[in-house]
Amino acid sequence: MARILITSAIPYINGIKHLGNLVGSQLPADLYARYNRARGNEVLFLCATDEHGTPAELAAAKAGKPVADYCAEMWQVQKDLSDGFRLSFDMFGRSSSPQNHALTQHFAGRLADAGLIEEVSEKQVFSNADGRFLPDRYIEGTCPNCGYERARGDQCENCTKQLDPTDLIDARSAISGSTDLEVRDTKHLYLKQSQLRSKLSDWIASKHDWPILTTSIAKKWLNDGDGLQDRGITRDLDWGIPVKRGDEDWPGMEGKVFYVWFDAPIEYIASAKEWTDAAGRPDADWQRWWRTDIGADDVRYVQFMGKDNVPFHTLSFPATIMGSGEPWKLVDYIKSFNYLNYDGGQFSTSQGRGVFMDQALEILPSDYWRWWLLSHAPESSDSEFTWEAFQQDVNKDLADVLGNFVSRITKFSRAKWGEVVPEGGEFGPEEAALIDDLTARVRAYESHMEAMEVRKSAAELRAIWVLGNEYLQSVAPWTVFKTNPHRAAAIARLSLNLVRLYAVLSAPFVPDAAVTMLDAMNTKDDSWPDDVKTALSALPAGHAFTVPDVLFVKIQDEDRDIWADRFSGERS
RNA sequence: GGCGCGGUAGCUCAGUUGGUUAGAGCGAACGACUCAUAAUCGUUAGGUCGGGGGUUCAAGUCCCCCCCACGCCA
Repeated sequence: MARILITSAIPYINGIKHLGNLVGSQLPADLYARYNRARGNEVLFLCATDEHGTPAELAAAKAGKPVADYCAEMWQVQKDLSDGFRLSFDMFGRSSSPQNHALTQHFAGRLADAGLIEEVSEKQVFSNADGRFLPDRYIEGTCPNCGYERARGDQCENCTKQLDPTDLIDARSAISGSTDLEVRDTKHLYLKQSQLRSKLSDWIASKHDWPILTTSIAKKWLNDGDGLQDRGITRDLDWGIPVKRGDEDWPGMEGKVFYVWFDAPIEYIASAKEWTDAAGRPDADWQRWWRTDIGADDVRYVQFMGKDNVPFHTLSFPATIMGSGEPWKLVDYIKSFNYLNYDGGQFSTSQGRGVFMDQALEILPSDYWRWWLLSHAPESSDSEFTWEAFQQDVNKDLADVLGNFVSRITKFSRAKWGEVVPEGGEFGPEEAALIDDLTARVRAYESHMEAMEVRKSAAELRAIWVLGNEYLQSVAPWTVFKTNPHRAAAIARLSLNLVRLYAVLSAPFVPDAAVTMLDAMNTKDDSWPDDVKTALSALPAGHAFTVPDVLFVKIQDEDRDIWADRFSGERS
């Protein structure tokens, strides 16, 4: 039995994520986690909210709440939504947890001991009205280059010129609008990533099986210009993890916190401790997943993320781990995704464009979204959501091919023999051929799932569903019944077993429908079909079943039009 | 401007290290069936593989140039 550690990129606390975010990390990670559990592997699947940083502070202020309260509320909102989408995290933690505080401070201490932390004095803009230092992007003013009046302190959106906040004419706070700004000296810690460049480079070079999208982004950051740059890991903010050197205070760093990019990935580890702490279990139980010196050496660690997160996961977080000099588990495989577009443009959180997780669940069950999003996952390039395609694909795949198969065979059997698996009759060459075809396709499905080829897995699963309809169509039990009821019984018996088989195979994609199918077949046997022929005899003659409600109600044109219209603009 | 990923049937996409008449699903047309969610199954039509050069006995698949879309960075 293999042991597999899976993490999904952790969503930022601020606001509800859209379907593009969902399909870019959490959903495929869940697919992989569910599949591996079904295969009998030991899985630890972790996710969390990323809670620190200025955007969270501003959103809390806008909501008129203390930032800690705001984050606690938004964590619950996101937790409920991930439950709604049936994301099967073992732990959905918080980067603001005490566990992450301690671990982040521990890593900083180790890095300092290793000589990889440098104190740098720099000048930063302080807003007297806001009572705080302002990150570059929260300073606005007139661009000295083109005269654009709403240029940001890091860059002018109009002429794209790279700016320093002090370049701006009539600079003002983007938060309060105040022009009462002054430049102050402040001291920050930098992680000397440049010293780890060759080590990181060797490590990346050894990853021959990683997607090109992943390694090319990493190599670019390692090699472009002067190579990997040192990065600041602290900020002058209130909301965050206080800067400490392990358990010790850090002289000169009082009142400062770690920068969000530094503490967020450490939460991958901390969430495992949150997981065992919540259950009152000892540290050894999570450390066996993360410490290669105490049990994690046989763990395979897979990360899922959108392409925008690749630099942090290939370089920054590994730099933290390598630099610590401690035997933490490094990632073995990174599965990265492109973007899902919405009806001719991008999904946008800031503009409220597209469909968001809460809205999606308001209009349809999660299985519909899971199936469509996963079967169209943006793996090789960006892909696009349109309501027409969504309606067409979901109706055809889920309602007509899978749902209708379950419906036709259960209703036919009930009409002829009652709600019980019929006995009698012999299997012939048609059944042998079906089992051969199924075996080949199930093996292909397994290999695609193991390779995290999401779209190919979906296509293979669909082909497996089609085999059932083809079989029924060719052996036509409704005709055979008239002359040879025993033979028809054998066909029905096999087909009812197919329903159970489909439930097991489909569960990673459509978990709710899988439960409905198993319940209808009146069984708890969800064992994986290592041998298809054996699996198709799980429900013996005489076993009672029920006819389930329609598994997937079709999306009507009127609904589609209403939704397309409702989600055509910005979120209100 | 640099870099990256793409540009294959109306649509969404597969096409391994170059090798027989370029594939799948959807959509379309026609046919079969009637158990079923007006579902299913079968057959057929449809592409000069973005454009132009080149290497090769042979290129969607390698090399060069160009065009288009998207993204990242500066």
